[in-house]
Amino acid sequence: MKPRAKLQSERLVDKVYAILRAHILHGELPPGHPLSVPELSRQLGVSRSPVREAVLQLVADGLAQEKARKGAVVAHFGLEDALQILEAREVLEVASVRIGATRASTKDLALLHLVLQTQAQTIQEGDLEGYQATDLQFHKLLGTLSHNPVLERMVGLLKDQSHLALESAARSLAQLERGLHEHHAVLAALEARNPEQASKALLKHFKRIRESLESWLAAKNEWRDKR
Amino acid sequence: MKPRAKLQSERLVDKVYAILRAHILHGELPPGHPLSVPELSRQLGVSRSPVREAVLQLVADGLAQEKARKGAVVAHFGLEDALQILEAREVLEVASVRIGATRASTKDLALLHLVLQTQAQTIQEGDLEGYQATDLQFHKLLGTLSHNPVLERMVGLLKDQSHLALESAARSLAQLERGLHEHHAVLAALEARNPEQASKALLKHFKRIRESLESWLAAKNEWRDKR
DNA sequence: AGTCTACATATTACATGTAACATGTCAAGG
DNA sequence: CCTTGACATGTTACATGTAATATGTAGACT
Repeated sequence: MKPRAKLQSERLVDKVYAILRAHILHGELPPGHPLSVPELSRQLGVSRSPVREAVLQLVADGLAQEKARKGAVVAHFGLEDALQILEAREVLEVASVRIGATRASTKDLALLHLVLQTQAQTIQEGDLEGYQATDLQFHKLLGTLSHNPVLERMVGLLKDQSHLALESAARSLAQLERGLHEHHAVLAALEARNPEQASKALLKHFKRIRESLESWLAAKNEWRDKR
Repeated sequence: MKPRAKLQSERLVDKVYAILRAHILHGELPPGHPLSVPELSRQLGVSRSPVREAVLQLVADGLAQEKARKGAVVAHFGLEDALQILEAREVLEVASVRIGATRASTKDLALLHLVLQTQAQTIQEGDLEGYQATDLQFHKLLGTLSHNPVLERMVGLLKDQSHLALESAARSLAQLERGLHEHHAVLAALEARNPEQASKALLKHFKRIRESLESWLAAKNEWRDKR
């Protein structure tokens, strides 16, 4: 028997990557912010090598962008980009759900239930941070339903990018409830093992997100133009 | 006006990456072959840093796999993996084609035509290498039809992985012709701007690839078991 | 023979060195 | 005032150094 599982990756690169990813997704490192390797290496107290590799990982995963000869910055997406990411997410998640409707285990569905339960709590408590965390979990879980690690990975990466691209588009409480409701609709269809209904439900979810993004952006631009 | 365009990336990392990728896809670096950083740096006459980064890129793009503390090896996929990659490709390419049927420019379609024309030649000349090159081009072009760089990138990466996973599954000349025919069917539907027909045609293509893979694998295993 | 240990070798993972290059500042000159 | 250019600063991209670790092999022991 194995004495103890090695839970941590132990590798500095992975720790640095995890830290940077968390900071980016939580907004402490805002879009466009430069990811200076020497700077970060000083702040984190490690040499430049692992930092360099972690930054490259972020670029490969779409959370940072490289400007030739000027290093990487936290990815900043425009409306165009956001819509493209959403389109890709829609394609992949709908496929995952359609496949998952027949392939998912009851345990998979139980997990989804659990997440939606805690999501309901976050809404009651007005905990936006918490809501977004459960949203992340829910959509990444949709990726696992296909039991296809290739699809799963891409769903996960895109959900992260999406989080950045939407600038955590501050949604009203009403919208959060709407989101939870739509999540439930997807789960219900999955439990009925109905691929068509499930993908329809998820499509509706994405349609609303897209519309909400566009109107939010429109409002923002209008406000900007007024000054 | 700019004096001259900088065609080459100029960066050693990119050159090394391109070389390694080519060697992997052409089979000179077979699946499972170790990608020793010092070794490669000696062979290529560059220091270890750019090699290291290129190898990491390969891992991120799914053409190599990391064994903790033992470095990376050229990715080697089993039947399971191959089917999962094909499933993901099907999802993404069908979506690209469905979207592209209405969004693609006539120039996009002209390019597809051109590729299929040269693909026909390769068959006449019995040029397997050439066929696979045009196959790569055709499927990557399908990714561009959506005019969505996110989808496009994933289609490209998966096609490369697929090439590895199928071990360039040596297809008979008859199968190549079958493939070309199916490609033409997709293109015809695209020119008719018919999303449903186009995705149907592409689905048929994938169905055959999958079946052909499975029967080939079955034959291979049977042969192996006999010894 | 078969197993085990010690040693030699090679590699990873991280650290550090450095030339080329980009950017900002500031003062001289139009 | 605006431009120009030398200088200072900071960064990237590549090169090299090094401790810990994994692997292969030969020889000792059972």
